[in-house]
Amino acid sequence: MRASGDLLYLGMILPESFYLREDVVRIARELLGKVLVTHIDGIRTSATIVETEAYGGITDKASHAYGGRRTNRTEVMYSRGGVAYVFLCYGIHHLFNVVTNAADVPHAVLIRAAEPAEGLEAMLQRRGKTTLKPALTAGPGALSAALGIHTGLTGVGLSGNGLRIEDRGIEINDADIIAATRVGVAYAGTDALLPYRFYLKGNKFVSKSKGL
DNA sequence: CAAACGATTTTCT
DNA sequence: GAAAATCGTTTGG
Repeated sequence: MRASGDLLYLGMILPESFYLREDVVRIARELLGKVLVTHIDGIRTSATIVETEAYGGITDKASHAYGGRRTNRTEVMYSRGGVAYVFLCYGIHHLFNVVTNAADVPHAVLIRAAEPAEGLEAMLQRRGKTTLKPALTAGPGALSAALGIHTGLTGVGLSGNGLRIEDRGIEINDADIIAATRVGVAYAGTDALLPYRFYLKGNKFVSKSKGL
């Protein structure tokens, strides 16, 4: 790799073209094995993505942008792909999404779980834990808390110093990818049945959900 | 302006 | 297994 200024890149930052593609389901699947890196409060933490969910915009009843809904909260989903959409759920949890596709197409991928890579100490501290267990980053709320992600990062680009997603050459075999239904979207009717959730088979950091 | 409700996690029984 | 925690967003009056 190479050093640029004082910043050492351990992996290639995903190019904007990765996010601008039309197939949000494919993007969700391809985000498995990529590394989410944050640099917050001077602390660098990172984790390898092991579970994602695709949200198909205006035609997807499970999406916040279903029917073309445009509100203050969902506005960022209409941005050009490659930025973060972080929203507060149940008043407690910050859920991190990747906005994809061209401007005005509100596609997004929810990052549901990841395996800790760097900055384990900081992640444990942020989560009030002392030992590394899957619960540290298994689940969208837990993952965000561990990496220091919060709603203030909404709209922030995914190729910057503070927040980015890297490709570190981790290869994922199709045979190791499980497709399933999304979690917590029963209200979406038939759209809740779509196989829009992807996770790595046998990985201990995949969230333990009832959905499947 | 009031009220209901989550793309969840943790804790208690 | 059930229920609480907790608050911004959205919707209805």
